[in-house]
Amino acid sequence: MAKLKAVSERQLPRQGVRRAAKTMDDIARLAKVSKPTVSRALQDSPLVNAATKERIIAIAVKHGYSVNRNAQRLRTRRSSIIAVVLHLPQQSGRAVAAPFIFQLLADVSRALSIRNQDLLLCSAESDEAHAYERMLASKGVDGFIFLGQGTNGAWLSELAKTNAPFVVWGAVDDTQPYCAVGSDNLAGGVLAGRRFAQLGRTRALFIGNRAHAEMDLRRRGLEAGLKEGRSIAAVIDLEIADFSYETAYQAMKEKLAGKRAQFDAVFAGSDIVAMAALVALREAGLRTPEDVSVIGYNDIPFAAHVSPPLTTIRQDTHQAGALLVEKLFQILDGARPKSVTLPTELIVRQT
Amino acid sequence: MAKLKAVSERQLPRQGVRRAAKTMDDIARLAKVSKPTVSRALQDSPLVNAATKERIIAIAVKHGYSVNRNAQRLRTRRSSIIAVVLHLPQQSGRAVAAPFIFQLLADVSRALSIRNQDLLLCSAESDEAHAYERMLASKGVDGFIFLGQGTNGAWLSELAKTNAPFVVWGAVDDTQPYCAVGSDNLAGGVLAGRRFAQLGRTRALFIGNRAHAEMDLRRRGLEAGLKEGRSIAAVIDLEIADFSYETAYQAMKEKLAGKRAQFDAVFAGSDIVAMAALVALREAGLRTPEDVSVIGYNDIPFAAHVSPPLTTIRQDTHQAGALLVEKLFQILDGARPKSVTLPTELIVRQT
DNA sequence: TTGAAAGCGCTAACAG
DNA sequence: CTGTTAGCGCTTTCAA
Repeated sequence: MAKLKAVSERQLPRQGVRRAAKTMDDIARLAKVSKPTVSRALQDSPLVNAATKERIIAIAVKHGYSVNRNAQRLRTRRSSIIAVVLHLPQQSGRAVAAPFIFQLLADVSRALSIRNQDLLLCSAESDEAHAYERMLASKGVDGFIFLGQGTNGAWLSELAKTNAPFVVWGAVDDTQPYCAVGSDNLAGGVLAGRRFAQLGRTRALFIGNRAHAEMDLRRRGLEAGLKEGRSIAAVIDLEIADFSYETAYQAMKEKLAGKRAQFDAVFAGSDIVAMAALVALREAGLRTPEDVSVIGYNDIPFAAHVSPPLTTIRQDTHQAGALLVEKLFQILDGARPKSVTLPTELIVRQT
Repeated sequence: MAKLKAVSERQLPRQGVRRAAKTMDDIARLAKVSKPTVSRALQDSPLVNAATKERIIAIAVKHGYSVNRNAQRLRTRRSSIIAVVLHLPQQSGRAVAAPFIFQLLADVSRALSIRNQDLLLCSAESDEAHAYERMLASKGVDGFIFLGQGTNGAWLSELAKTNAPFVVWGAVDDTQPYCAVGSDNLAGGVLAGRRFAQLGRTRALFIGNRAHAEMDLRRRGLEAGLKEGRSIAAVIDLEIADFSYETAYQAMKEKLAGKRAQFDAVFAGSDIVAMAALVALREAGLRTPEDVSVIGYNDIPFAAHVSPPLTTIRQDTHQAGALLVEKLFQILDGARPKSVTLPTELIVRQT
């Protein structure tokens, strides 16, 4: 093979021909040092003489060399790749109705790149711990960031037992055997409830899906906030199977069909759902906010631009991304960081 | 080291202890075959006796073994990782106003996972070919999919010279030295122009940024379509620096300030921009579609739900994702596939 | 159909 | 500060 190569390659004049150096050995030869010295120099190790280091780096750059990441990964047993797992829509038809999660993804991506980590994007196909346990090895990633817990966090507890390094964006609960980062969903709900109470509302409709832990917290917060004012206040539920506009719109339509509204406020599990509710309310002849006050969740960019502009609860995705990454690296360093909740903020607009 | 390990590890009773087998050697020993045979079996090679293969696989599964991807990658010189490069917003404030690109990302992700390829998500930080050339080696990816060309395709032509395997979502041009996949932007523009002509419109405002090749094509299509009907028709331009709602809204506000509208139709470079235009028009006292007809681009999920529902041009992201991946693999197999344009469709709603 | 040997390109350990 | 030696875990010759 080596011989074959030598034969098949045209012998170009040496000088001026600056073919990309293939391996570290090439650089070592060019710099007249040993391979490990090159390795050290490129890692900016203090063990290497400054002048030598500079010379080696110059040669590497000049020859367009960069270390073979796969060899490096094999040797160091570190891939510097983090898998980010989220629920990408399975079919193209089922449109991506989740601007929030992509914003979070962008922020996680930024936080990872600051640490020189690569981001492997995975779709959450499975709710089984073993699938991810296997992925850890088979994908060659160092750890996981799960963006969302799904409807049932049990598999995450299962995964925690395997010592797989991971963190989760979602509901935070002290009994969880893993590290989670999430907005303070309960507090977010309270914010909404209080606001309704201030506005004199007593019957709030919660649109969500309580199988999601985060949603359940938001709903409980709503109830607590609402009752701070008047204990007679009540929360009614509208359960939806998914958080697409269509599903929410349809559910709201049905809720409003025929009978007069049994509520004077709506707290939606997401802004998209709130927007759907807004339209359904209008079509039912109800005015917002005069007849029904509406609050969403997430403060997606578009929330400010619908008409009327949506009052909503904001979560700080930038901080969230940074924290998720930071916690994961603490885990990779052998620590057992605690879960954290991030503050939420009520953004009052016109609904 | 080996000795150290033997000492520090507790000698657990052999039986019943099913610790995850670490290497292929372990499996080989357990199956009483050689390492290469295990390798072949796990690759479902026809060279291995069916019964042996089955036995080996059973053992591997039982012990929770999976091949070390980094070793495999080093040996085969294939990482099975594709870098997908898109322009993620740099700051958190600058919100992700690009639902379309995320839909495309989701579709690319699906197409890759069908081929058992992993997706490395990268932010387009650089417009320099060398940065990506280096990434090819340093990230250890097999190829690139660029989602968007940026304002200047020159660096892509530069990159093409390096023989880096890549494909691009964006404007398609026969003179490009690389493979691109894109919607037929020109045809999309024509669709909009024709529609306006049918509605009797003669002066169309194009909101976009002609530095983007795709935008320029859309604008040219618009002009062509519009003039098919009456040659007196004209296109006016409103250039915007970015495609955020805020920028578009502001630009439109200024355009409409004071003087009466010099146009009776608006073709926006994206749905988000169209939505901003819709609001600005309404605030200027102009009715849609009576006074000004509006057409967007992309048919993002929310386009159907704004009021009035937005007429727009749809691009098939599902097919796009599949094609991008297919073309890239043709390139990786040594072929030189041609660029393709995907059909566009006018979705008539109420604007 | 299987096994023995070699080596992908790198970095860690140790010696100097 | 630098070099020598070894080997990460796998797949690919090649030989049997």
